[in-house]
Amino acid sequence: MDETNISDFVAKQPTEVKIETKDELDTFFEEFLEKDSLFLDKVVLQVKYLPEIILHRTAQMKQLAAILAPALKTDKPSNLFIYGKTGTGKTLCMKHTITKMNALAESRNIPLRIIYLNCKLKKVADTEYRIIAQLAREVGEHVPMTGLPTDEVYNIFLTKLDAKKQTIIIVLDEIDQIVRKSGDEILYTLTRINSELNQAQVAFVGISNDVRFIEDIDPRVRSSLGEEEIIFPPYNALELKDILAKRSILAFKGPIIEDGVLAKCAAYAAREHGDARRALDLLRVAGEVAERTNCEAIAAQHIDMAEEKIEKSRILEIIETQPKQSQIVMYSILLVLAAKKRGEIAETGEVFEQYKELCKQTGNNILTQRRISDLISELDMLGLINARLISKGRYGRTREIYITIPADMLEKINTTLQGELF
DNA sequence: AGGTATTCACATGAAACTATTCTCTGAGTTAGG
DNA sequence: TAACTCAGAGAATAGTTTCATGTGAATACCTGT
Repeated sequence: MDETNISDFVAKQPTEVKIETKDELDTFFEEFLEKDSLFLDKVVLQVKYLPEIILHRTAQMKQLAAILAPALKTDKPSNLFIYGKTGTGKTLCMKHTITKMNALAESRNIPLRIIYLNCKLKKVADTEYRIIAQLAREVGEHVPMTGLPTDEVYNIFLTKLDAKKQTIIIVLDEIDQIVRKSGDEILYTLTRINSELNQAQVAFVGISNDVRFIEDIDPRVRSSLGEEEIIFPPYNALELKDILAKRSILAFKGPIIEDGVLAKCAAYAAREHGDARRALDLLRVAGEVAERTNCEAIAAQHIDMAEEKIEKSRILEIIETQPKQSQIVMYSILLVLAAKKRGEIAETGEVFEQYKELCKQTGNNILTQRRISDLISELDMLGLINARLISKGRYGRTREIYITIPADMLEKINTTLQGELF
């Protein structure tokens, strides 16, 4: 759905080549070696690639630089909040700025550190403790992953920070994730950090996908954290096309992209809130598909195929990585729906009954309906199912559950789940 | 007919509990001097 | 005596359970006409 790296997953998929005999295998490899790759440098199309020039984000870059620049003169810059949907270049611009500023600080010997933390990273920075621990590690203190009280780690961090006169900018990417998970206490703790420091000073940059996020945090935090804000609007189709064009020059060997392909790719991605990452993924997978089918150029049809492929592997990957209980619930939903006619929906109660049955069969323990309710909403969030809350008046309230996964895909999901469960 | 009250089948929230993972500590044990 | 082992104790976290409360609208039940 969001940051899970679909790109890598798609790349790992085996090639769809049927190999019957050893001779064919030999020739296949030989042909493979002889065949020229369409790609010059695939990395350019991946998320982690940091381009030298960031297109269509000049205004934001200027703002960002203007706000953070005082740090270079050892003043405390304003705290900053950055909003924007996924794939609008927030992280990219931020990282770019960080690299530049850190380099400058190093060469001029300015006591400035910028620490970047992605709060979404599991096991690294997704709870209050982990964030503070990670910060402490960034400034060079060893702290255990667990075993210490949170405020002790906080004190360790604080002492180390204050040891010398310096400016620290802490960038918290996807800050809305922790707040949703463990409340806004961390933010409060962090914002009052300055009042406990004598020598050092700290500024914060929060990056969030969710614009409404700021509305439901503690007002005290809101005012101190949101001194400045920058908004990253989605790219429109034209801008996306520019970006794709620029990167495809570096990524592919020669002009192998047919007319209109980039436009189509951009249009697809623009349709989904202008996500540049998606556009790049699409182009890369399209390239892979074209290569695999021995095409010399990337045509519009490859984009369609790429989209389908990305979607398929995304769904399968999500399902495979779900915890067991979640898988059981998913399978129950599929079973309930399979027992019905097309177009009909399942309800929470039915799914729960089926779920209990399934647990007995597979020897798993049965969770409460309360929990199943949550699991169902989680599956909904993941986009595996659609669940709509409806009231049937006298006959209660429930979730209408249905799926939008195409039928040919369903087959595969079923077997996957069966394999996982039995 | 129009208005109010019920009622169903869950949803949603908060708090408490459980199992697991990890560290640190200090008692007891061991091996070498 | 120093080094080592190993069982607590304390802490964080994910995943659940328990208990309590909320909810939207189709029906049932009134009410006065």
